[in-house]
Amino acid sequence: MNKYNPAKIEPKWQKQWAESGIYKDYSRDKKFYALDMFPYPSGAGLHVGHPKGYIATDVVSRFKMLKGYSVLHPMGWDAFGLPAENYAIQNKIHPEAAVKENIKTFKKQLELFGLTYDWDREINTTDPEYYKWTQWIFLKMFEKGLAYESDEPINWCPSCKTGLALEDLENGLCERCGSQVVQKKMRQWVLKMTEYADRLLEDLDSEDLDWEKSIVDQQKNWIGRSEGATIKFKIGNGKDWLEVFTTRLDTIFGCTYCVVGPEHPIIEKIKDQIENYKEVEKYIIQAQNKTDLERTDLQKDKTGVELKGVKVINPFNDEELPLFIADYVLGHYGTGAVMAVPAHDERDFEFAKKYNLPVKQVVAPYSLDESNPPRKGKENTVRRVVHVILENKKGEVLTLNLKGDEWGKEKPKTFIIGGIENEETPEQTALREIAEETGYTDVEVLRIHPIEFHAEFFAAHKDLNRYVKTTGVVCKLLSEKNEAISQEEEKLHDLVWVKRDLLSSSVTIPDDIFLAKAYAQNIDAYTDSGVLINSGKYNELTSEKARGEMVKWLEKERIGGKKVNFKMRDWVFSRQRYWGEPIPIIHCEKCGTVGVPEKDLPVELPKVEKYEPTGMGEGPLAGIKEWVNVKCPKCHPAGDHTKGDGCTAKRETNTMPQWAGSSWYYLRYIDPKNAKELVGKSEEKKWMPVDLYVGGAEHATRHLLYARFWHKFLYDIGAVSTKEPFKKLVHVGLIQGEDGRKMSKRWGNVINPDEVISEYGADSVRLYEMFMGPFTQNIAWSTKGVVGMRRFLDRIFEHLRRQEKNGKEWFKNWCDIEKWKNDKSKGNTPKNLKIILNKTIKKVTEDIENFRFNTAISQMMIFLNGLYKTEASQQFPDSVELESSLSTFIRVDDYEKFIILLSPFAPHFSEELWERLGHKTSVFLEKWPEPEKEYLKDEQISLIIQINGKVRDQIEVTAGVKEKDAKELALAQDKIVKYIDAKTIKKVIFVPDRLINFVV
RNA sequence: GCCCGGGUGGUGGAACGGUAUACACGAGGGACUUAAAAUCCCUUGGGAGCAAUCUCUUGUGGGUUCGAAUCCCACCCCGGGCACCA
Repeated sequence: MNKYNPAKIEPKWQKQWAESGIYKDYSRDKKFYALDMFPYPSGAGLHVGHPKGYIATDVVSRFKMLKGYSVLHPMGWDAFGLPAENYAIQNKIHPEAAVKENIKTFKKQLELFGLTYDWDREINTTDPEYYKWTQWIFLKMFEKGLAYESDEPINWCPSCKTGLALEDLENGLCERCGSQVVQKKMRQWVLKMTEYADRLLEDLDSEDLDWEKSIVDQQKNWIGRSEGATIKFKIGNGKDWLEVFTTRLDTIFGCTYCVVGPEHPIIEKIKDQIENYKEVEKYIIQAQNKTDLERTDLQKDKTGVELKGVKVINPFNDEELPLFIADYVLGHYGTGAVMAVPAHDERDFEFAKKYNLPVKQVVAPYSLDESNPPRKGKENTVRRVVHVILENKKGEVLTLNLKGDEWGKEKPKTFIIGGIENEETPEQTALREIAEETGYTDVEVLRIHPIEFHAEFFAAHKDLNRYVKTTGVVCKLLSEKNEAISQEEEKLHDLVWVKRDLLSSSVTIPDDIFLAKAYAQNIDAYTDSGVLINSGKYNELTSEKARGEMVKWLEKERIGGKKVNFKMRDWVFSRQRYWGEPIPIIHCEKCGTVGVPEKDLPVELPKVEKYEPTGMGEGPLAGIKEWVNVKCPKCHPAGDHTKGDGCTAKRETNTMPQWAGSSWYYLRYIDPKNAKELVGKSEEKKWMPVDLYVGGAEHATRHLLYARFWHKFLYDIGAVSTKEPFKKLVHVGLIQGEDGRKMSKRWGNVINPDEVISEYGADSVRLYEMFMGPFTQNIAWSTKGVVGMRRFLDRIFEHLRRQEKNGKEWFKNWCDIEKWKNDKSKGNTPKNLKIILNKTIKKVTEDIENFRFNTAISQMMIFLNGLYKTEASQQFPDSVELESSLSTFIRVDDYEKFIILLSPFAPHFSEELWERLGHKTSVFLEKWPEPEKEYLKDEQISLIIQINGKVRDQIEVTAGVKEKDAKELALAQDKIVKYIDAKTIKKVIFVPDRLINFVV
């Protein structure tokens, strides 16, 4: 009965907080909007991982309240979408009923944690009063031309029987059910997200955003902006042009062929000129039948067919080039056609190798940066060592084939030399001679451009201190003059490749090697920038400069120009399913596509018996005749367009995707009951932007992109006042099962929060989830860890209880805050404790602000340990002898500061202690303590004494000790005397209050 | 392949370029107890030594520095994202 009993304490405070509405003081000057990604109320309920983010925002919310902010901390439900519907179908209940049921469970579970949610602002995306505004936003987009119908092929999930957005795929599979997605042509609603691509990208770097780098990078990557140019190639002598997109205009002189994707319209256009049209047609059909996965499988060889009889002309040098059709070129990106430069593009290189097409190098590498001049006469760089030939002093030869990491006593027979010219070049001749000289019987010349080069280096013994430890011998690189080369020179030298390749090989080089020769082959395309060669008048320009000049020329000739492309695509916005917001559109025979008038919103989702997907292009809603058939609002502008005679019109039967409702929900919390506007102007101004947003990283390229897109649109139409919705974004690290796997029913490793809470209390769980490690990191759950947190709380409780029990009368005096306040000179918290306390205040404050909850908690533990240690030295007095005995005990107002520090993490517990300390009001109405500067520094510090940077001793000195005194003290230490001995001190480094280092 | 993170005791993890291993878990020993649980105290990176003490240690190899887990270069491994985006 003397123990801390959370089961008794926690529900009591939860009830009290709910009734008093203590979190809902929205009248303070400073505001803080803390937002959690609202959950999808699934049937499985919560596991202990879900609330981690909620606890963090709750800690910050309570902290901000104590700091004097009005805090908006709402919660709601994202309940539309496939999982809810699939769950409903599986369990044979209506989605609406299922959602209702699940929300109840979720809410009950969440309430156990004692979170500061204002449930008066609870929202639910499936509530018609909510989705009225989702539909309203869609209508506005429709009005502005941002929502349009399209017949482009889209990703179709045959199992979920619906179209999907690019963002809904995982490795080409349906993100929900894992089915293979197929391309299907069908009518779809699409949102023109690409129109916002530039702004979505730019604002990621704006000051309105304080996001984690990883999420920003992911989004940038997804948006995928690339700057390049379009070039028009003339097709044969005809009138047709082929337009290609490239980011590497500087490599245009290396273009040896062009490729179009199988979908490209040009094929139909120049059909007559294609001599092997049948073959081409066959290839197109084959490509269409491939799934996306097959097509993008990189392991697979590239395939393609040459369009015989068709040539395209490179406008820069008037070369006639062959044209191919190949499915490694994507129809939807750029212009759906590319200029192929095998020497400088890996894909083109691979294709060229397969079809034996010429490879022409036009960019020579320069080292590292532009300030290094290109190396004259060395256009063809060494890239990878293929063979190494080693000789020892006895003239014995070892050969090493680095491709296979094998040693042989004999020289390899074949040596490959590449080149595209028909005649052997002088370089190749030289190389051939070297190869033959070293014993190759078969020297093969391939029509692959990259050329081997030879490099020599001496291998010496272990006294030479650089390189190749892994291979068991120490080699030193020498220049042509047999002088050791510096690291800087080495960077300019081909040998750097030799060295690296040798280092990364796993073979052991014998010790007695005297001479080594390495033969390297450039086996890849060179894809970096460099200096132009073989490029006519553009020779010797850097890639960057050449691109500029070339674009200018293209523009002048009117055959191309600058072009920016994005990987991101428009948002496929319709789903052929039941459980989603109806798209508020009416198709009229006469007027075409008409938006539902605002006054008729919401278009309610009709209640139906059958909501299974049909698998056809229409949603299940199409089957509900009385809902689908309406009057056109344009033909019947005056009255109720759902009644009366006139033209025939039908409602749109597709619904919105699950991401629709979550794209703006944070705005509705601000003004949840507003029937006139999506959010009231003044309320919006008061609360936006969201100051802190916490949620899973899996939303980086979906929800967070969609929400930013919608927000920018709302900004453009004047509905919101900020450009960005979320100021600070932190992603929450997963809590894995105790086995280290993802928590899931499948693995049977799910930990239910209800059970853990009933065993150890909500505060223990809160503390543990914040303590387990860095917030953003994935960490496995350990119930043992919760036990540790409970012990921490128990110890605090025990400390107070012991004093209540033992102290009796004098404790009451001691607890009399007024008394101590009136007589400050009686302050008696021992100084060492005072210092720990103030350090703790400082650290906890900073750590909460920086999401370092784990170290905040460990600091509080350090404080508690200090408290125990200090007080343990003093027995509780039997008689009332305050003056002497109190000197080792903490003063109440100091102790209370600690309770306030603890309160955001363990609110129920702290509130209980607060009451026991005699307070009648909540701890959350207190002020967050400020550290007292004079107690932030230790009086005595231990000064580290180092000799040559190694710790040799430490001495206790008073803080702020001068260098001169420290030096004298240090040199007086026996150990130091011993170490320094007869040596002379060359230098002394003194870091105040930390260390003194003697260099001898 | 490309882009982000990471790699520190038996475990989760601490450490403005300045005592590596804070805090917690686990383990071992002790106290209390008839006993167990709970609680409290002590020990706990490796190696050597009776000991004082010495010595090694932050994925690997180099470098910069009086001094590196931390900064630079190269490599290896793990996690996440993207993936034929020209």
